[in-house]
Amino acid sequence: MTDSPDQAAVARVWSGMYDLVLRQEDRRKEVAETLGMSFFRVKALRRLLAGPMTMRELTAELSTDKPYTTLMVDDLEQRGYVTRSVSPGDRRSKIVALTPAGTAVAEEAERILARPPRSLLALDPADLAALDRIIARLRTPEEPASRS
Amino acid sequence: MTDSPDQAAVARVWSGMYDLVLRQEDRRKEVAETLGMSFFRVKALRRLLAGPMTMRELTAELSTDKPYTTLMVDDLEQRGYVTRSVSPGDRRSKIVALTPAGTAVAEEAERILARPPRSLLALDPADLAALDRIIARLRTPEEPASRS
DNA sequence: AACATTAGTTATGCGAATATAATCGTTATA
DNA sequence: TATAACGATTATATTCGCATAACTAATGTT
Repeated sequence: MTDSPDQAAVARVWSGMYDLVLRQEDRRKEVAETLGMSFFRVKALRRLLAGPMTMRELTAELSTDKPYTTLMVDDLEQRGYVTRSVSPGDRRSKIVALTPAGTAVAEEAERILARPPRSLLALDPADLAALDRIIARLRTPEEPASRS
Repeated sequence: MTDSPDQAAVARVWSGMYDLVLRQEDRRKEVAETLGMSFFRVKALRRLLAGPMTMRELTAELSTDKPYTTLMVDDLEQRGYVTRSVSPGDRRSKIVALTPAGTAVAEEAERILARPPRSLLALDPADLAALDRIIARLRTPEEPASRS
């Protein structure tokens, strides 16, 4: 039936991680409520932390559509969190950038979202180190694991 | 104050887990698209897998409001995924239950959501065992464990 | 019996997010 | 130069989730 005896362990681990992270879904609400805007807008601000980008790029980052990006940036601009300026290189493009206020809000969001659950803080050092190593491994693109 | 363990490691681990699970946010979309309904409705069906419940209970499970539960159950009923029946004990209450079709859909959703990322499947047995143990530990309710 | 409470429904409206088509100005190309 | 392509905006519509108030039917309480 099962090709691998570890199947059950994999399922346990996965649902466990899923559960841990999504119990943190409340964090999203906390972020949205604390900052007084939808989580999606917060996401836009967070993406802009990496640096200014055009409307087009922002649209791609958020996997939404251009018209909605326009509306959202209108709103964020009105709140004083971003500015729109014409791109010097291509006057069709507009560059969206965080204002200091916008940066502060985005960083506040990062801070809230980065707050780990207590159980993780209480983990003993050896387990933490092991977890750190394993998670890092899970995130690195799979090496083919060729041995010969 | 807690003498912080490896704060950096904690942050790394947490953001790593967050990322792993939420790169799986596509799974939610996959579920919604595959099943042709919003993820929220799927969530309702999944909760009903545990057994029939009243509208009230379902409302609480989904932390939404009664009117919306009515609308959603209307929709799910129309799709043939749930039935509504008057509670024998209290004729005010209505009991929502999955139909066979609804059960099938809910189980399909579970199957998709439970599908772990490839990297997890490729993890070597020792790491998997360690991860299994640690995750289990993270999920057990904190032991009082006097903290200085 | 009179009254309050509870479960669910109906009605209405709002904001968020998505989608499509049309438009305007700019840039690139045949 | 004429035209096609592109970036952004405007306008319009729909779905989803949330919120509130009003209503009904049934149950509980006094």
